[in-house]
Amino acid sequence: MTKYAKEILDIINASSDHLTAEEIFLKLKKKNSKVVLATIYNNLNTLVKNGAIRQIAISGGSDRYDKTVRHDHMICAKCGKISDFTFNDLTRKITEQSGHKILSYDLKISYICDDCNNIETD
Amino acid sequence: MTKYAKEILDIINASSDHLTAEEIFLKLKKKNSKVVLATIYNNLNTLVKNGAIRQIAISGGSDRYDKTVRHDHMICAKCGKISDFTFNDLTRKITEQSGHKILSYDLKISYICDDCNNIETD
DNA sequence: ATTCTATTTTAGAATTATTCTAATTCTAAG
DNA sequence: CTTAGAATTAGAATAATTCTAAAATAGAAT
Repeated sequence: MTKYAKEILDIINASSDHLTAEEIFLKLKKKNSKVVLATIYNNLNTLVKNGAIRQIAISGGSDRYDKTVRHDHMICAKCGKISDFTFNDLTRKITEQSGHKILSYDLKISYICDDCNNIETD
Repeated sequence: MTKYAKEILDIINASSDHLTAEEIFLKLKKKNSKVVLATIYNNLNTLVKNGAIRQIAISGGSDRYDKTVRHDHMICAKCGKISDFTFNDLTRKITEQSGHKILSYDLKISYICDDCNNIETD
């Protein structure tokens, strides 16, 4: 694992957010002022390929990068905020029902977060 | 519902694929040669907002648009092919466990499809 | 039928996210 | 130290989507 790959992995594992490549870039830049966005993308792609991190696609926005420890996501349909939520692990049942070995799965739940619900009541 | 919104909805409902905006544009162009890609995007966004269709974000590719009839997706990690797969409806359990009213959810399963598994055995 | 207003569509520029290419730098082995 | 392969850089290129303003359209009101 290269220097930057390690640093990027550490940033993702240390964060409780769901970081974009740009956000990771800015964090890394504080330590290594010379690093460049393409390096972030290169390393993120490698890390995803190796299964060291998770990539979450979001309609109308940048991809997010996340830890691999099993959990799911709730995304507010109004403000876009992403929160973690750990639902039952479905791996075994999906494998049984689909008849395929599954590599991973991604469960995204769309809802209206409390903040947005309150604003609405104005 | 406007003329184009209706036609786009019909295309999506008639298709068993997971169409991109571009693909819908090309299909619609055969009938209405004057239509423009921005119109497709405008209408797709409205249809998604109204809950008439589903939008599926894919890392490293265009969004796909799909019928709303409940089903999940299996995506081959090698070739990117998307197939439908209907797993149990999780809505009730997620609602109970999360304590939130949920609008919808999106379950994407990553696996290696049979075609890609066979190629690999060469 | 004509006018008016709001909505939809169009055209194409602009923006954003991401990848690509080629040059440069780094690293570790010989 | 030299060299080969890998990683990083710089910035151009590409792809997807949105934005803006103008034009066309539809339907209501006259």
